[in-house]
Amino acid sequence: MDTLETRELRYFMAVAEELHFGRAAERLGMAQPPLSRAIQQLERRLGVSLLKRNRRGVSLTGAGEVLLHEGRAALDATTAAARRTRRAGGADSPGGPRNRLVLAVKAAASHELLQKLLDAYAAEPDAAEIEVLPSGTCEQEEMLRDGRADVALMHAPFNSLAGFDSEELMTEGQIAILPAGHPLAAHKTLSLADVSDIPDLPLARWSRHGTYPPGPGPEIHDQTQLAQLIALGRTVAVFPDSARAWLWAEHTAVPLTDAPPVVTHIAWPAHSRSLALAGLIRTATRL
Amino acid sequence: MDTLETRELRYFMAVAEELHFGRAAERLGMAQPPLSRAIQQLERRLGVSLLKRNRRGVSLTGAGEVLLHEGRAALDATTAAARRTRRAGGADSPGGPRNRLVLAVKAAASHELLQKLLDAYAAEPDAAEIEVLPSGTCEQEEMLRDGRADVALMHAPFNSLAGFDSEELMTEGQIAILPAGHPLAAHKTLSLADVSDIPDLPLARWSRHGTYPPGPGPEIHDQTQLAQLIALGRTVAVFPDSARAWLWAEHTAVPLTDAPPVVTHIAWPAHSRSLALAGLIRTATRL
DNA sequence: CCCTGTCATACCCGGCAGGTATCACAGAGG
DNA sequence: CCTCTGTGATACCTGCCGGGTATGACAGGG
Repeated sequence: MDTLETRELRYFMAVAEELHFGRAAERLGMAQPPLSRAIQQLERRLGVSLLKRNRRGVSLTGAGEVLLHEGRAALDATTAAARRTRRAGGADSPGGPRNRLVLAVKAAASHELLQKLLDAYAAEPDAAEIEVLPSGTCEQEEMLRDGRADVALMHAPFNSLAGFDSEELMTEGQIAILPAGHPLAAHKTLSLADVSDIPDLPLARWSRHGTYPPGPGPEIHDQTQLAQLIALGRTVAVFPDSARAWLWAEHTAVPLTDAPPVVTHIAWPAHSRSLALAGLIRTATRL
Repeated sequence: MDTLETRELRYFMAVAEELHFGRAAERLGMAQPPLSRAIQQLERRLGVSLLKRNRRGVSLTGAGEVLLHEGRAALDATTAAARRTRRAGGADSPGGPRNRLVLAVKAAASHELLQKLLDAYAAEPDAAEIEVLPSGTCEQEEMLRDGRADVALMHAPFNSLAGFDSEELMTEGQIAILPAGHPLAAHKTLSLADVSDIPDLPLARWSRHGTYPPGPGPEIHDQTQLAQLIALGRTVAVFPDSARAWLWAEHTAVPLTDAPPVVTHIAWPAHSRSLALAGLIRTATRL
C-alpha cells in the first residue's frame, strides 16, 4: 500500500523532467497511454495529485516537486545497491574477499596527492585493488550517490560534502593562470576582482552535463582545451595551487590573495561499512 | 536490466534478515516457493550469488552482505520519498504551500531547548506548522532516513550524524542521577568509574527495538520507569545536565567529571531543499 | 530406515502491465 | 464557424509474470 515500486518512480521522474507524457514515454521506450495510466495509479495510491494537466503541457504540484527530489535520491540509492552488489560478486569466500574499490577523481586534479595515496595504500598488507575512475566537473558526488564509485577525492568548496562522510587531506591556495605575455602576469599577486573582469580575457565556462552557464567566455569541457586557450591569450583560469604541475611554458601562475582556499577531502557514502574502504581512509589520513 | 524493483529488495531483505525462506515468506505474507523463485531471478539478473543454500538454513555471501546494507538504505530512501510526498499533499497552490515539518525528538530530552526553539520559530513571519514526533532511544536517525521525520534534534555522541547535515545547538556536561539517600550522593563530583560499578546500583538497560543489552541492571523503556527505579534506590543513571529539569525530590544529581560532553544538534537529510526547513534551522542556530 | 525440516521444481491461474485505436478538448488559423 | 494539430485520457485486448498449491530432493536426527 505504501510501497512505491521503482518502476513507478522511474516513470514519474521521466514525466516530471520532460513535463510531457509523449516525450517521457518515448524516453522510457514505451507507449504513452500506459504511462498516463501508471502515473494516475501512482497518484491514487499516494492519495496526492502530483501533476497539473493543463491541456497544453504539464506542470508539477508541490507534492510533485517533493517526489522529484526524494525520488531522485531513492532511485540513486537503488541503482547504487545494484551496482555495488554486482561489483561485490564472486567475493564469496570470506577468506579472501578480493575487494575492489572504485575511487572517483576529478580528471587531472590532485595528481600528486593521488599518486602518494595509491602508492601508500598499495604498500598496506591487505590492500584491495583500487580502480581510479576519472570524473567530469563536480561529478564525483553523483558517482558516489549512484554507486558508480565507492569513494572519491573531492574539493571543497566546489564539491558539496553534504550527505557523505569525509576526512580532510590537504588545503591549498588558488592561483590565476594567465597567458605569459599578458600585462597582469607581471604582478606578484592578484585578487579575484582583478581576474574576473578582464575585458580581453573572459573566464571560460565549463561543461556540466553537456550544458554551459551563460557568459561571454569560451565553452570548454577539458583541461587541455583550457590550457590551449590560455596559451593563445584568449582566456584566464583560476585553479588550486597544485595545477602548477601541468602548466605550459606559455602560462604564468599568479597567486590569488582573496580566493577561498581549496580543501581536498576523501569522501564516501555515510553508511559504508567496508573493511577495504576503512583501510584506504586510514592510509589517506596518515599521509 | 539493472533495475532492482523494490519488491525484489523487500523480498531479499526479508530472507537476508531471517536467513530462512519459510519464515521470510510468512513475514512477507506469501508462500515460500514464489519467494525462492524471486530470489533466484534476482540472483540471475544481478549475475551474482547472494545466498549460500546449506540445505540446513541459509547464509549470506559477500555480495549478499553488500546488498543487505545498500538495500536497506535504498528501501529507506524509497519509503521516505513516499511518506514525504504524501505529507506534501494538498500543498498545490504555490501561494500558500502550507508546509508542515515533522521534528523528531528523543522523548523528554532537551525540553527547555525545544520549547525555546518552537516559540522562536512560531514567531517567524512565514512559520510552517511543526509536528513534534517523540522518538525512542536513538530512533531519530531511522526516522529521518525513512521519512517519518523531516528534521531531528540529536545528541552526539549517542546519535550518529553520519549522512545528515547538522548544526550544533548546545553543549552540556553529564550528571549522575542517584537515589537521594545513597552514600555517593553526598559527593561534590563523581567519575564514570565511580558510577559504573556500584554493586547495589547496576546501570539500567534501555530497550532498543524491543531488545535489551545484556547485563545485571533492570530493563526499562521509559524515563518514568527509570525515575521511579532510581527513587526506589534500585539503579543509577547518567544523563545530560538538562535532565535536572525532571528530577524528583528523591533524586540527587552529581556532576560527572570525565563523562564526554553531550552536544545537541539539529539534523536533517542532506538533500533537503525545503524553505520551511531552512527557516527552522536559521531560527535554531540563532538561539 | 523413516521422519522432519528445508529449499527447489512443476504446473496452473488471474491480474496487470503494456500495446493499439480512439476520444475529448484547447488553440491556432482561416 | 469550422478544421487541423497537439495533447492527455479512455477503451479494450493480450501475454507475461507474480503468486498459489502440490510435490520432489536431500540432509540430519532418532
